[in-house]
Amino acid sequence: MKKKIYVHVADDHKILIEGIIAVINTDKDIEIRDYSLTGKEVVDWFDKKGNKADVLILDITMPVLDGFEVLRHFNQKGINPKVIILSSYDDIKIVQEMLSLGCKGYITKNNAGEHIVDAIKAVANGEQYFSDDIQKILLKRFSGHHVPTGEAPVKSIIEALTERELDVLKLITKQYSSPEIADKLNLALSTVDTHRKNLLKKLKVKNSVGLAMYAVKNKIV
Amino acid sequence: MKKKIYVHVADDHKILIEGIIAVINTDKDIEIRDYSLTGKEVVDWFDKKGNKADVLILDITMPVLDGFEVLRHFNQKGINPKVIILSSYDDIKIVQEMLSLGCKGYITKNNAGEHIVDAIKAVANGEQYFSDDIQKILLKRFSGHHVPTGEAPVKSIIEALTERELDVLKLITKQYSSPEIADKLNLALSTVDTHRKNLLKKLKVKNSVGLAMYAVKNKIV
DNA sequence: TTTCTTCTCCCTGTAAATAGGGAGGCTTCT
DNA sequence: AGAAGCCTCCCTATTTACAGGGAGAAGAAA
Repeated sequence: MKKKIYVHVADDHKILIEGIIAVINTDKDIEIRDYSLTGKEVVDWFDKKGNKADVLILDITMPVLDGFEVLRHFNQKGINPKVIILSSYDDIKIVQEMLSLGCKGYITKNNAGEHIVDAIKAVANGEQYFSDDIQKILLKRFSGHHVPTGEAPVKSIIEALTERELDVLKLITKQYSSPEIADKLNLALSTVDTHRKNLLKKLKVKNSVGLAMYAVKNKIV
Repeated sequence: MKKKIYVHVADDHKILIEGIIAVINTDKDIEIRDYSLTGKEVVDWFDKKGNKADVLILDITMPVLDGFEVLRHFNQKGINPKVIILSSYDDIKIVQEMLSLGCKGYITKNNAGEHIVDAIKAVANGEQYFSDDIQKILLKRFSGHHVPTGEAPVKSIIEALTERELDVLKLITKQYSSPEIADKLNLALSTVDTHRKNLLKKLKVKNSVGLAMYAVKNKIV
């Protein structure tokens, strides 16, 4: 007799959680242990003694703490449930960032119903799991390589933004001009301009609008 | 004996639809007739002879046609199911736009589970229905007024964007500069500048970044 | 120690965006 | 016949943004 797989679900839309539970409950090998509506609830739940789950279904967009921050917290604390990201985003950068943070699976909400049970069983078994569309965009980048099924960590390709660049980017999305940003951060205008230039280069966008769109899509704001 | 309320659900995330069905099926007076995954499916379904629903649960973000366009289509064709918007967005402008397009209810995904059955019954009964958070932001604008329960249409406060302004806005979000936009639309640069000025004024934003953020938040792009 | 990254600031330009104004032609509604 | 809204284009002017380059200081890593 197989041991049950215990699952924790985190998403800020309760109705989506209800849907997931409805789907998962059709399988006898899997049991929902509990759910969280914010990132903070997730980390609190796992911090609490006695609370354990084999697999964590994790949304990215959540109040208080988002999915990224939840994983960073786990990495710091040495907690490592097998995490499956369940997100609307199919941006390659987000996927890679999540992989580098240690997630074991990534499925999009578009076809979650078909994949979620398989995904849970796969990652519970030590494998990785990606939904079709995610596999596609991953293969586009790593053409020639195959998706590792073991513990081989996929290294992030994107150049991470520095703290200062993030500071500037956030203020740009708040519609501040460079002189205003310089003022707010106590920097010379030339410094802000430098950060702007580096942001444009790193994110491969044409102008401030591109920066703003990137920030929105990647939930930096 | 009461007549059953027939409901059609439209959302691009199937798992969310499954959740809604699970919740609604707890109520004996309501029956899900069918569901759609895109805006086009919705209008096709209602166009098909014999297909009728009393209430339509409608998401805003959907491929092919979004929620706005679905309602515009209904208005043109003279089809008028009672529409409840189910969305993540609690932007006052979106709510007002939807109201001016004739929707009868608006609930956010955050607390859909608690509200959706009540909402369906209310609008099926000819009333309007808004979830708590939506009521709050509506009252902020219409302080002193009460939410009408009859057929009194709430007039949109926002100045709607014109077709041309939308054209320009969309190209701005694609990171085109004004000269490039002028070229693409076969306009003089001065004309594009005029549209830009009017956009900034209408949307009350400071710069192009503000325009882009508005477009993203309001799902114009 | 050397190397690398980050952060800081500077220079010289050109291109673009913003702010204010006006104005003529066009439809649509009253 | 007005009035109103939209689309188009023009003027002047200032402020920002973008592009390319260099460079010094501090800290971390190899």
